Amino acid sequence: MSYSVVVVDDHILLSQAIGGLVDGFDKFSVLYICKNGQELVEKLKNPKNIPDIVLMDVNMPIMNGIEATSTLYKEYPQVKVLALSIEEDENVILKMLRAGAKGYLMKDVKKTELENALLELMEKGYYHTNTVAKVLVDSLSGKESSLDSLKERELEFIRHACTEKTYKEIADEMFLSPKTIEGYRNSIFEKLNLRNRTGLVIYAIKHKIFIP
Amino acid sequence: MSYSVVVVDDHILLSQAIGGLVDGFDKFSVLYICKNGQELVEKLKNPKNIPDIVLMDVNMPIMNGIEATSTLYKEYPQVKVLALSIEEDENVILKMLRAGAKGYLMKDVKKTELENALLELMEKGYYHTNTVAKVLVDSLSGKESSLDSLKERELEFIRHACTEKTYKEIADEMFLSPKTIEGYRNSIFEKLNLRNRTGLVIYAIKHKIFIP
DNA sequence: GTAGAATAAAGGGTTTTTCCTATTCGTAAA
DNA sequence: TTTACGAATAGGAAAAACCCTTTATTCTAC
Repeated sequence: MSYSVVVVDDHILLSQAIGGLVDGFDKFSVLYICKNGQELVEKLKNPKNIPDIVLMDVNMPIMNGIEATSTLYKEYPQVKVLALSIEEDENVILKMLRAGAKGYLMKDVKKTELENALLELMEKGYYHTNTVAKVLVDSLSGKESSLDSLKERELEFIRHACTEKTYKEIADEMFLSPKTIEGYRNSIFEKLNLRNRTGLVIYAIKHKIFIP
Repeated sequence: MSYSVVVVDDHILLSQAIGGLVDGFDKFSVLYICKNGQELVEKLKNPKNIPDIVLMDVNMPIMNGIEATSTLYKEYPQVKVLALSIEEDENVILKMLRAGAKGYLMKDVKKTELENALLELMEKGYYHTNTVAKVLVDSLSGKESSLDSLKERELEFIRHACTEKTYKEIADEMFLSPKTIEGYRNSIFEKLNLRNRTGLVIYAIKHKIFIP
């Protein structure tokens, strides 16, 4: 008897390939493959489709890995989610773990490390690389991410700021006075320690507030 | 007897997984796997290591897919390069094809399409999806990419512009007068049809001139 | 009820960016 | 030898961005 694994990844070639790898492991076999979180949620409605492990990509269209993991964790907490991503952004890793992922692997791991991770996941209930451990320690040592301190209206402004619009134009679109927009900008600059709009754009793109 | 395939990709898990898929195909088998272009070039020095096909990732550290393909095409034109990438940027696709790639696959293809591509590659000598065909047609219909019209010094300026530096500071770092920098900026704005620096930053990131 | 956040907005000043036109200087082509 | 061109540069001016301080208003907590 082997543990069942579901692969969720929008890059079909990759998911199939990873599925192939997993099928090659002694104690694991692939139950099925999904293209996004939505598809997974649908599938799980049938009890026969509930696996031991979900290998979950983080960046997916329709329903991304974070939402999917979160849903999964609420409804089927016994299913262990192992995140698999090229994403090394601290905040993404944290969000994934908070959503209930039991482990986080970078996509550049070796085949043997994947097998090892799966084994440890079933034995200990979790698996974490050094990178992830470091992120966790950092996050515990106080400092809430400055990103989390941004409010919804501020995020909306930032997305506008990542265009060629002037602040005046942004103010019009957000139905606010240009002076209010300046206020938003100034408080964001201070919170994120930025000097000017260029810095803000780079920050927004780095932290996926705005995706070009 | 089966055709030999080399996989070049910096994401080790992916390259091993794709290798596994290829080994599963009837007429193909994996010769070896490389982490980047440099490693491939080294390997090829031994005639025993020259494969029929190279499955080449485009985004790699050290020596990327475009450089690697270009080198390969000069020294071993009989080797067929099939580019494999998540990149859908027109310019990247074009550069890869100009470098001598015989095909370009998005990483979200299905297993069967990969096999089909490999077979067609050996039979016809090339394989192109509809997406790639469209890009090719577009590129032929005149309009050289505005990106290509940017000169080296301009690109250097753009990378500086993607920071929090003022133009004055950029001028200092490039040992030019602030007025010259203004000249650069204005001609770039016109060439790329931009209104302001924010637009330039977004453009630079979209077209991989600057990677955040 | 009232102090204190949090949100929206204004006044007014400085710096940077944006835009337009024009000059110099070297190099390459006619 | 002109002519033409591109790269570097300047002056001037308007627009936008940046910065600091202050003021209503609302909502919330004590």
